[in-house]
Amino acid sequence: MILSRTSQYAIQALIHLAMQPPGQPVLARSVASHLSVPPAYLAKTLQILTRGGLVRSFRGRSGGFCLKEGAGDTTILAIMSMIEGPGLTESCMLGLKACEDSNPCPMHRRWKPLKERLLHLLQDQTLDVLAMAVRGGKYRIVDLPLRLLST
Amino acid sequence: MILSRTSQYAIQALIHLAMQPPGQPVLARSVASHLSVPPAYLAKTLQILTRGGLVRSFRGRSGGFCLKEGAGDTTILAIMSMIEGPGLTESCMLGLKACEDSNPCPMHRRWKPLKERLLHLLQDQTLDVLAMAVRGGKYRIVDLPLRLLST
DNA sequence: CTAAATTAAGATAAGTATGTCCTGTTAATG
DNA sequence: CATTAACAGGACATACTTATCTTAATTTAG
Repeated sequence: MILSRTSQYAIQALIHLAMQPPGQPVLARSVASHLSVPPAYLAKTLQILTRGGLVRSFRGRSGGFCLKEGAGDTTILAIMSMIEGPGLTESCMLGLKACEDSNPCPMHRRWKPLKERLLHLLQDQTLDVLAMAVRGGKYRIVDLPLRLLST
Repeated sequence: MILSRTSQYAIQALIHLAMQPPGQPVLARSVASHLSVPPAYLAKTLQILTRGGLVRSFRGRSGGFCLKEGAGDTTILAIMSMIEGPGLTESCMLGLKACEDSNPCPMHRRWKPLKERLLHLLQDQTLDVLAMAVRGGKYRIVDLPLRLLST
């Protein structure tokens, strides 16, 4: 609901890449099977992330994808914007274009602070932070425990 | 983003109906023009609300739509569920089906309390509350001030 | 150099949300 | 009773998201 499915795939894939030892490209197909998402579609999504500069791709035999150097700082919000475009920051719950403090919809006063918290959260969580959490073993980016997944 | 466009239309229409003097059915066409939304599409949405029991429809000449008696208690969350189905209550930000306290995704701990606040907000705001706010004149359900709209 | 493996990119398909149109049914009015 | 005006419902159209497939370009390995 907050994030489109494509954004969710993208974030999961990026966290997965962020968890890999550097210099070891991972196949699109391999990422997809770890995450249990459609391989061909994930490949497209990885292309977007590559064009967006978050990922480096290597073509040809023994190719694959790596998180780009320095991309660990990327926030969830930035990824969302790359996939879905901006717009979250200026969203009225009732869909009014002109909803603002001086011309509010009836949900504005209650929604605004919550929206700001949400934005802070999305700007707070970076790939490094999330990858670290998953590395720690207490959090997952797949529904099943990793040990049950086929390589 | 949180609400689908259809849900937004529905809520705007319901607030509009809640602001009307009782016993005076309003034409679908009239609601649509007040809200500046597609008339034929809004008519469909009003049908859903009628089947869902939030609205009473009157057919034939001098027909139209009224908010059903007692429907002023309806929450935004209930309207959302009627239009989009449930699902918000069980949403993982990364899209994991099995994300829960004992099997969390790396955003779970930060997202959960925010999601609960959001749910409370959506359960807090009823049609009566919102209609009252708009009646007061400080809040709007349309982008432009009402006096600039054609009847 | 050739073959194999991989990403890039475009075309296409399927599904869902949004939007329009037409016909049937219902009710008020003269 | 006939006409008119409105909702109900289904069919259809459009746009966007999600997903798949095929071909070209690229790189490695032999």
